[in-house]
Amino acid sequence: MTTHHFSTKDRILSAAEALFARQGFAATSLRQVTSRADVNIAAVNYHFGSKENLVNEVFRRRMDQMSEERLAALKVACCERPGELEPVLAAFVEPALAMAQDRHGGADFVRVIARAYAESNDGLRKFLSDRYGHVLREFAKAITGCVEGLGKEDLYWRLDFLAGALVYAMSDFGLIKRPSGTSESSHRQRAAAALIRFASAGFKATN
Amino acid sequence: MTTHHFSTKDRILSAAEALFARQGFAATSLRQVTSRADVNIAAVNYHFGSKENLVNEVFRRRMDQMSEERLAALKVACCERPGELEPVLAAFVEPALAMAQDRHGGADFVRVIARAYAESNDGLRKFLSDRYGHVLREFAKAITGCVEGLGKEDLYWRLDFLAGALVYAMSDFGLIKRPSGTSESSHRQRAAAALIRFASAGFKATN
DNA sequence: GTTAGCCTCAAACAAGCGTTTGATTCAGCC
DNA sequence: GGCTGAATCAAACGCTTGTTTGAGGCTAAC
Repeated sequence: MTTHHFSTKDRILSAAEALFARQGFAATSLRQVTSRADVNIAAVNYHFGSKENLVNEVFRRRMDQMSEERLAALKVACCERPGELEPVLAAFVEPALAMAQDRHGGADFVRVIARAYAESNDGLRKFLSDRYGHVLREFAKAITGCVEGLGKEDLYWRLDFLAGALVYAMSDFGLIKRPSGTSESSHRQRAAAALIRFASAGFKATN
Repeated sequence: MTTHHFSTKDRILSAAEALFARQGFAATSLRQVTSRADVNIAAVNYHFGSKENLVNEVFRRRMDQMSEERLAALKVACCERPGELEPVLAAFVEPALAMAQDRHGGADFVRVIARAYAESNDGLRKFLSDRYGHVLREFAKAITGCVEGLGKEDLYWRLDFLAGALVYAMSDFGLIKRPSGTSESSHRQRAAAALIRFASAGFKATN
């Protein structure tokens, strides 16, 4: 008889996600993970084979869903408000926001994404680019349709700026400290709105 | 008789910088550092006291200079073209660009900065905030003077966006791959110009 | 009741970690 | 020459790391 609601695998994934978010991959030991998950140390290698594979599974569990949400939101934006830039940017930013507000560890996952970019975990970056690159290409196409005279090189630079700003803002890596009065949810809501305004103006800047 | 041109301390710092840039702090062992620096393992604790202190010193060696350059450039910008935003942003962005182009490991250091954001070592963040927070405060003041009606909260959000985008772009973390035809120097030059335009428009966006 | 297969467990493994030790080298100074 | 203090060294310290082992519990099928 166990009092846990989730399977051993899921508890390991969630514990790993939270610790990776807080400390990074290399700095997080499997013993920390299994202790937090209330699971025997050997369970990780039994269920996932290795630590590296655990890292990959932590990604798969959420990233597929977020990419689908982004593409779906993009489709809606293009249909309902064609030619407008802000809905497109919102389609990119808001699924990350929604994930960050998910009560089941989504906030941690957003930070894990930031770490994945920062750690050139060689295989991991290639994995992300291979598996989710097409999403960015879709958004690039949509943005091109919203901004007249935006060259390809500027477009890609600005997408990089957007991605960088999004990752750092959503991860609380920057200067901004959430005031103790406001909830984490509305804090992120504001960040997303501010970023969409900021990036929208940025994408429309002329050269 | 030694064939080295630099002191033990400097060789340790440079080796650590390169390895931290490539692998992150936690994933880099002191044995890797001392092996690359061609130095005995005990030298790190002799000269720096601990690994954590070595990390701090890697920062101090370059960050002091970059901060001074930023403040000097800001002063010039405010004197020569008062009220204009782009020179202020250039004063923030271009010293980072110059550092990234420095031939003696500056490019590595820019990536180390990105890792410092990502790994979020608490001791390191406090060190950075204590030592270099006043620089950001100076820029915040200058930007406020250039953009009418920009509230404090939006100002700080946008500074975060700028910092995130800068770090991201300078570290080659994003989509943009340098075309084989162009030099790394002119590649970064373009990134800086594009970022200044992007951020300038973003800071001026109304709410 | 027995068997089979999945799962969990305490314990141990070799390897690597950051740090410390004590001896040794070497330059500069009285 | 003798002394001093900084710098370097090989070796070892105690500890944590990811991973493996083999015994045993449990459920379900026969």
